[in-house]
Amino acid sequence: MIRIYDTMKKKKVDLETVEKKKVGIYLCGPTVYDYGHLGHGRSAVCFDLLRRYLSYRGYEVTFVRNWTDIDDKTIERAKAEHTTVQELTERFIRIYEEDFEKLGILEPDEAPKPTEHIPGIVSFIERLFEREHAYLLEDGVYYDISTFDDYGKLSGQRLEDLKQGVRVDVAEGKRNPGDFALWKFEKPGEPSWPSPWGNGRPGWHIECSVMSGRYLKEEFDIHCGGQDLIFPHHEDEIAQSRGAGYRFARYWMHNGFLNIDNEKMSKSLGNFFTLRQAFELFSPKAVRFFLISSHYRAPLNFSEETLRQAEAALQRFNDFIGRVAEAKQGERGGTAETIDAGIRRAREGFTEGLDDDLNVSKALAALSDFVRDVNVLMEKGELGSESAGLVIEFMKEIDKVLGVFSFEKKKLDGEIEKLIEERIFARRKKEFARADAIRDRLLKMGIVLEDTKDGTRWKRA
RNA sequence: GGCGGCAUAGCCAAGCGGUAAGGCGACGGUCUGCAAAACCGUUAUACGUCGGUUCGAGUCCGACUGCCGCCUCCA
Repeated sequence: MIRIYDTMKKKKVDLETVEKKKVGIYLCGPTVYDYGHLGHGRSAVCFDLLRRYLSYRGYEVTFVRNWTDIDDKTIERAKAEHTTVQELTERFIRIYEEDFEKLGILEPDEAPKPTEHIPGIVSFIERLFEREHAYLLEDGVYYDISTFDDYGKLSGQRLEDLKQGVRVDVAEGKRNPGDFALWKFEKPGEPSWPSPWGNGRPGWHIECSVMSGRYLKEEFDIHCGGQDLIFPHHEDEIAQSRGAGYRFARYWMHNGFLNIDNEKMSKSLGNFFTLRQAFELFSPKAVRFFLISSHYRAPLNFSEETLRQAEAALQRFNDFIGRVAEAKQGERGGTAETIDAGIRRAREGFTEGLDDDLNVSKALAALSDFVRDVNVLMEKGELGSESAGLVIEFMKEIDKVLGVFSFEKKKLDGEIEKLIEERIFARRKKEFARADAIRDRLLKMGIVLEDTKDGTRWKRA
């Protein structure tokens, strides 16, 4: 049984999907007006892990992640850059897609944008009018949160408390300070679409209610996003969708923040590292491993040190895979039975960990034990090629979920190959000074050599 | 002010009432021409502090302290 932490219930619950062995997931994606930073990467990676894991466990997954392409930010930025909102958002969507691909994030089944769902948004608001949740003001259409009994349930906010917390100027005539815009009337120079109430654009929250309903079922399984979206965004989505008479999401999952110096990484604090900056310092797979290797709900502190640790830990797995791959090529016999039990145990530990609300630490501990055991076998020369093949298959199986390992070794270019051979020759003649010089030279070229009893092995630094 | 989260070794981190997983780093060892990798060993009488419950508590309860987040756009 897979257990997940449900923000609504504030505890771990058994995952019971609407339809057996099928799961519909909606993830609130980024607003596309600027480069994505590691925090966006974390959210995307966390729920990519969820999606991959559920699919590994036999679920047929429908995964929807939106791009928010119309809001104050995109409008402002487009203005500042003297371009259109559409040009700007399309440009950044492409950038996000590239970055996400590097992070090993699988493409969503649907990646909807609110600007392409205006008719659906308009009819959704009409429905809210019919059900007397919406009202009209001078600058837009608003949702009356006092008409929805469960308002505040997700975030644990009470209506009365919210009144005190209000720090923004509220529009004239709002019935409750927490009422939010469903539709904002046109301002000069801003993109707008027609509606029964006047030209304008959708409010922020409405897009997710509409698009999740469009691409998933009326009641779907898991709604995900960053913790900062719990209030007001997700609270408001619930109010809209339930208000409109839909059952909406069964479970709510939220990822913790990526911190830098123990503070939330965010655009407004200006303390962010873009994904691209991170990729200049570390390989995308190392970044993914870093983002994955700590529990998704816990805060994760970014620093060069923590990234380096992740890189080293990943290196150990990749070195392992490289060595096993060589053993697979070898002639060594032996039965595969010996390794079967180990693989089974590792798989059990791995799934037991991830079943428990994606406890990656537990899963990786099982994998670490497995790696050590197989290393011991190899050390003793007891890993047959058939067994090695099974180990590789198992690591590939695991990697369908983790998406971090490297199985392909890129070919060496001729010059490097020649240097390696030259060094082997020098070592045979016991010309160690020359051999060491060549090794240093190769190291500077990014090639690390390891002399083993079976010969010299190379890998990339 | 309201709501919520977190505090475990040098660092990251699991643990969910039965006597401290795993990883990174460091040190010692085996192996090696030397390294590297791998393996073995060492690295928390102790889980923010103080009380309480219990035969027994990082693990439950209370108080306190310190961090962080949400309450406003935000993954």
